[in-house]
Amino acid sequence: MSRQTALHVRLNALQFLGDRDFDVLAKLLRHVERAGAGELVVVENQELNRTRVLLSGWACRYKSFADGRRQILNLLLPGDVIGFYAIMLNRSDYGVETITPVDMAVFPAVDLVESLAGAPHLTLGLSWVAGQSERLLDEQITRIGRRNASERMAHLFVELFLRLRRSGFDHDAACCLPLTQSVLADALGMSHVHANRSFRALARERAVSIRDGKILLDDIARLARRARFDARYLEQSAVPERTKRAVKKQTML
Amino acid sequence: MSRQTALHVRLNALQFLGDRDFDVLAKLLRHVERAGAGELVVVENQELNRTRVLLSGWACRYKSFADGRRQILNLLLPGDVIGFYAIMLNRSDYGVETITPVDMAVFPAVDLVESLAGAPHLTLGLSWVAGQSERLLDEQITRIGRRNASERMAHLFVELFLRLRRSGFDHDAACCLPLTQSVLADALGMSHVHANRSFRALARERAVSIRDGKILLDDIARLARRARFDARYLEQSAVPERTKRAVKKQTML
DNA sequence: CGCAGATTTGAGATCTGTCAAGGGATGTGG
DNA sequence: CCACATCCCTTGACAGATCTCAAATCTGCG
Repeated sequence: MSRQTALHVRLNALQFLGDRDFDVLAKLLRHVERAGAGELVVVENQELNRTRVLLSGWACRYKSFADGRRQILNLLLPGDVIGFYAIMLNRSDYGVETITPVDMAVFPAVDLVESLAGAPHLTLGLSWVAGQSERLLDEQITRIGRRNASERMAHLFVELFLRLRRSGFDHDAACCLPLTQSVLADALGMSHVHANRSFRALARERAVSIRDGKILLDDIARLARRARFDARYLEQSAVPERTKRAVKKQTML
Repeated sequence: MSRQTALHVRLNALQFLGDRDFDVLAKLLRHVERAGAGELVVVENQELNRTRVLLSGWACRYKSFADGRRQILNLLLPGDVIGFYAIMLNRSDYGVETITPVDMAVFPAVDLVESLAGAPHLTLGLSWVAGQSERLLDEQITRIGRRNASERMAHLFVELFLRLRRSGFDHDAACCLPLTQSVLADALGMSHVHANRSFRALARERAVSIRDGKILLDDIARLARRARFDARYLEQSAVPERTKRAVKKQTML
């Protein structure tokens, strides 16, 4: 059961986990569920006691308003974790909806307590994944708060491209995004009309295009320039030596 | 050393930690540093290997652009943790700057490994704090993405009020915010001119005012109505029973 | 007093939202 | 095959929100 999921790719890149950690992880991810496109996975303001790991397909995490507007907080790609904090919070104040058909590993959040107790490397590995996703939220805030519409869109495209790359997708696959312009609008905090205009602007510059209902990123470099993209927030920096030593000492006790 | 810091108040509200957990916490928070207003605590893109807990005073976490614009990601209040993930990330891609003079407990991030190893309740308590702060980021995204200027401002005011309340401040103290309108503008993703106009609009409605350079929240109820504030994302829900049981079982092994 | 920083206001330019409508693709049922 | 519905993309026109530039006022402080 050492199937290379996107989460494995990310954790492997850390060069920090051992065989036993991956065994524990495999046990957690044993049970897989499948869902179609546009299905609700987590309902806003309802009890949440399961943790999921997206194995394939896309989803989004969002908050919605009484009048129907919604804001997508986060696009979820293979290798992303849903409901990591569900151990301590019994309600989710966000919803999760699939964008494409997906495969997800599902397990009771509380299983993390037992599984991680004997696996300090995996514990830190997963909390590193959680930290990475928090940095994505940071960047989502600056994207929406301090960039205009077409910069926002270009910036998001580059981020998605790089996130896919680091999860093991090759260049071409990472250039093909299964997003409608309405989803883009919800993710970027703008109206779908304006999302379309911004998209058209990028398309006129030959940076993007549409084929078969998918968005194609034709010129990543141009998009990155357009958005003044600074990739540092996505870097997979190595685990500090001092951390490795400290964990090793714990393991030996 | 059972001084009731704001972090203690928050963790106590969980009714989950025992005396030993608080002992471990006290040891972590032993060393206290002090900084004046407007000082840099964490520098963007520099090494970060310390974790801090804000004991008194205000600070903000931000990202800045080459042209001088900046986006505040998060306002940091007493009881908030800075650099929780510094164990695994050796660089911070955000800066932290004080707004008022502050007291902070400071310790090497790596100490968390050893301290938390024998304190599963504290571990979960702190990860619950981390989860709460992630929910604040979620709300910051919807605030900026889907609300207009004066709603944003009213919404932030109510959030700050409630966060102060839950950290042990009384009603009057929680109504007094040491923020300039430029800081507000950076936090809300708007220009300082527009921040002023929005503030004036709220002041005309007698919802807020200024005295001695501080912002006074004169009518919380009106602000909450104005922002259609939904407090659920700030609720301190109890720790699920199943989690308590699972942790107890671990502790006994 | 004089300076620096914060607040305030006006005017005009720019960006973005809303409303409205049309086109294209796809799928369903007759 | 056609009629019809649905969903997504696209565009125009106009209204409204927000930004930028500029300048005046105010406040605390040395």
